[in-house]
Amino acid sequence: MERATLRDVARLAGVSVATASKALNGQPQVRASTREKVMQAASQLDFSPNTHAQALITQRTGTVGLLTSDLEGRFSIPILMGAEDAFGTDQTSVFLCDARGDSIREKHHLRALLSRRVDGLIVVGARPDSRPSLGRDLPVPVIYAYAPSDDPADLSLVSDNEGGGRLAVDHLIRCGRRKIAHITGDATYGAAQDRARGALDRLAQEGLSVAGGEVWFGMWSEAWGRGATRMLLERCPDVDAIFAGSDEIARGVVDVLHEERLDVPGQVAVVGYDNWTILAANARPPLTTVDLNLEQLGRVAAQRLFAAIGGTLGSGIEKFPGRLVTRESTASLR
Amino acid sequence: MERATLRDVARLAGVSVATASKALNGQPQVRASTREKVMQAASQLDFSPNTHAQALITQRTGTVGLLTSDLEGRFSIPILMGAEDAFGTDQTSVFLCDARGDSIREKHHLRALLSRRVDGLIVVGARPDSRPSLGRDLPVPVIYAYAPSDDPADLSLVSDNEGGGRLAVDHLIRCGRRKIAHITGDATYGAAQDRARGALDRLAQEGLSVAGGEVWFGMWSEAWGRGATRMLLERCPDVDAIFAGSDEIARGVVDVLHEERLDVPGQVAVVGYDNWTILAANARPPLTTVDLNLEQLGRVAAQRLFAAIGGTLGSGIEKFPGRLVTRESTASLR
DNA sequence: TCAACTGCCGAAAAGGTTTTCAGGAACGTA
DNA sequence: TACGTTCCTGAAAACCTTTTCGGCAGTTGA
Repeated sequence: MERATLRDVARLAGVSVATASKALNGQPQVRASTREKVMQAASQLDFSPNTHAQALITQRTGTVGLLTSDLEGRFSIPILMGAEDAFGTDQTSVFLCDARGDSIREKHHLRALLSRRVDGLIVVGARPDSRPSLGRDLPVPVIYAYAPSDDPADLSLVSDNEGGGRLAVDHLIRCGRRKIAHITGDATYGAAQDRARGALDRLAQEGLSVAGGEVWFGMWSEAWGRGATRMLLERCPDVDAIFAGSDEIARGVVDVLHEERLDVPGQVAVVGYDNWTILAANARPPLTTVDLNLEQLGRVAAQRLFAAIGGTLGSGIEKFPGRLVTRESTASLR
Repeated sequence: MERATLRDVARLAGVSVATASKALNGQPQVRASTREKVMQAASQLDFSPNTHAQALITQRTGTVGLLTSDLEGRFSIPILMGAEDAFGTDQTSVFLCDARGDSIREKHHLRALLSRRVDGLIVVGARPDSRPSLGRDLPVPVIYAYAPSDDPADLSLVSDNEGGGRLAVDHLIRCGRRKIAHITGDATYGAAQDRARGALDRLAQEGLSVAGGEVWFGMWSEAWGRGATRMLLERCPDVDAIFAGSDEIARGVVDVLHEERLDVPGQVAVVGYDNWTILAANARPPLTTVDLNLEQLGRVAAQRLFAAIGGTLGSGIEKFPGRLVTRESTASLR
């Protein structure tokens, strides 16, 4: 199937290419009847303009690069979907590049994307902690999502972990819980620290301190959730709520509570984090959890980028609030 | 940062654009010293050729479209990664488009991709069952992955579910199991039927029939895994192995076996399907399961497509074998 | 000495579109 | 009739690169 060019359309419609172009692009200086002829010719030939020729002349490609560090991870995907969604409604297409956590590969992809003259770039990190900036002298705007850039001159969109921690504890307090523990992941993750800070902050506001005497940092795994819960119960058998730093951890927590014949949420309420549906919704009971709203983050990133194309972006780190999803693992006491 | 063009490079090197082009592209008719001058000028200006101008003249864009139906789903991602990986080493970039299961949206994306003159297309389905063909008269080669096209003239790459079912049962037989049941998902899925067929086939080969008298079709959920297992145990309390149609179902199966105080794998061995790591590896005990090798499928799709660009593709449905991943939920009897 | 090569280089065309600008047609006005 | 307007249309330049082909200089062979 050979492709029709604007020349073919013009010929069929009996006009010049210039007129054909203007007719198809809705320029005003063309008679209605002429426009109609051209449109018809175009659809008859199933014409679609060659974007490369357009790009060459307009200096806009209608493409953006999405540079992710780990596709595998479940955090990139929703952001990617949000971005793809927001662009999809415009006439922008997305180049997907996965650097697999390798900075050489990342450079390579970056070069390729610039060579393709993308109009902008979204960089999605693998971990919520900050990552190296791509540099300041890039010819296109760049937005960092999820993982902020380490250069404050860049614009980063991240989720508000401190707020999320506060959200979770606030909910537990409203449920009438007073002895609230916090079991979370790797202490070297800024996200773990931030969530804990938010949690402690909200507790303090209520005049409470964390049950068990400390925040239990460990690993982002089901196994750690189990281990930490056992230790916690030993030290503080009358705990009435556990805020877990991830849904995986929460699954472990619930598991041990069952083993110990403690009713969830009757005796102990549990809140997870991430709203990883397959884990949270299939738990017994289904987990109340904090959703990161990553899709929204991706959508906003796309919008911001789009708005900034041609102009310049802001800078700094912008935080996006999470959202509490209540399921059956929490309920009011009594 | 303004971008350098070939003109700038040529000027700096003191040659014509034609010579500069030939020097950079390794054409033979240019003196070594001249080439050197050009290369140096190019790197000094950080020149990278405008791919749109190249595309215009060479009629090749070095891009492919990846049209997926549901990014959300966990099956698209590994395929996508495999494809991205295989292309990444070449100088091909991938346009990602998610149709969200909407055929209107799919048409829209298809049109956009063709307008961008992609060199080829990979269509990744959401379900393993066949999907509508994009049509025969497309100007670029198309490969269907995971979900085969309903037009036998197209080329489809899918995973071999029948072989996977055989693989699972074969393993259980080698473990000395004789009373093997099969609990699986929605009977309207071809994949469920195929896996069951493979399983029954291997059983028959051994002179066995399926424990419980029938294959338990139901839903792809943990809850169904639990329900079906209860029914199964009632009807056939001495079952010594259960092949589950998915890891989710397997989680439910294991759950009920625990409740009934049946040891896994001591008394009953369990095999899952999909190797969805978060579920399979975190189960207690970790699940032996069939991996679909989707990444490989994606890689091969990319290679095939690359090979076919310019020429033509084969047709028909090509099946890719799965791979048994053994963990602790299966072991030899005694 | 002249003809035929060989090795390098550059002018120019091509690819498909957008945009500017000049000019033709039709019309009204003096 | 001459002229100024208003509408439309089309020729041509521009975007950046690749590729063809002609030509120049120097070399070889007779």
